[in-house]
Amino acid sequence: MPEGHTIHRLAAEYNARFRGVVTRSSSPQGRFAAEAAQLDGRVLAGAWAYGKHLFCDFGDNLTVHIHLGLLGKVGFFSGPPPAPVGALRWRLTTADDPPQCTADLRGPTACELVDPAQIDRILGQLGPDPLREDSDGDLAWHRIRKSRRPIAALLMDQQIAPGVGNIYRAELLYRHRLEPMMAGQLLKYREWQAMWADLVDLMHEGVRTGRIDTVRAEHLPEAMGRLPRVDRHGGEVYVYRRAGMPCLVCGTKVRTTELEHRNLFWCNKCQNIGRRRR
DNA sequence: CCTCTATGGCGAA
DNA sequence: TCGCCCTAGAGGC
Repeated sequence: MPEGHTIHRLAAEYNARFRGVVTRSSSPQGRFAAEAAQLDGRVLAGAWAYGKHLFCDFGDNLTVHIHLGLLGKVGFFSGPPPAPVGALRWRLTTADDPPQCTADLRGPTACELVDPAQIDRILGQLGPDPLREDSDGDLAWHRIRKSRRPIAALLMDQQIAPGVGNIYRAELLYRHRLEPMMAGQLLKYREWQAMWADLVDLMHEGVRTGRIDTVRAEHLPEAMGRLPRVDRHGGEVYVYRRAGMPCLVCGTKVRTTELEHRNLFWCNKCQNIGRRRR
């Protein structure tokens, strides 16, 4: 369940449960065993997120870098944790016995110990994170404005707007009535300013609620207001994973195609305002 | 039971 | 552009 808002929530959760506390680390699955042994008994100095990357800092230049990828998950427990089941990469617990708090990491694309130089390298590949206070949307704009790639592809590019994933991508394009295949270089600066501000708002709301809700009832026609639109991820969306269903605003069937290995969803009527495609 | 899917990203060709 | 890596839950038979 990993778009940027999820990762920022995870960082907050790790901090709430483990910051400043002596911890135990293990890797029941074995693939993080040597590293877990090194971390065992250490105090978590702090967890933080940038885009979809999560960092757990244990001091002494020992930081766990986690990227959940498509399949990764973190589950938290209060009180005695369940016996490890399945492929449990990293279990972090408080050092009391039985542990008061547990965080179980499964299925990540990346779970590795990194030093400051490696952290710099990772951050160096990322654009401005809409969820970070100091982020400047104009940095993303400079890449978008000169690119011939489709805006739908650019939004998924972590060098442009890290933390944005397939849901925010589809919903942002819908909310701004943009044809997904339109080349980035055709986007207007004013349009991007509005998109960036919207993204910052939407993602902060995502951090607060743990969901991606993009539908605003006041934008819906009366008749469409009560159609079911809650996706499995728990949020209310206009087009994401709604292929073949009627657009909430105009009733046209939502379309889907594959773009760079990912499913893209859009309403060809609402998002085709006669702009040149490429 | 089996098959499909998923909010991601890498590296080879 | 392709294949591949990571895992669990949903749905079909």
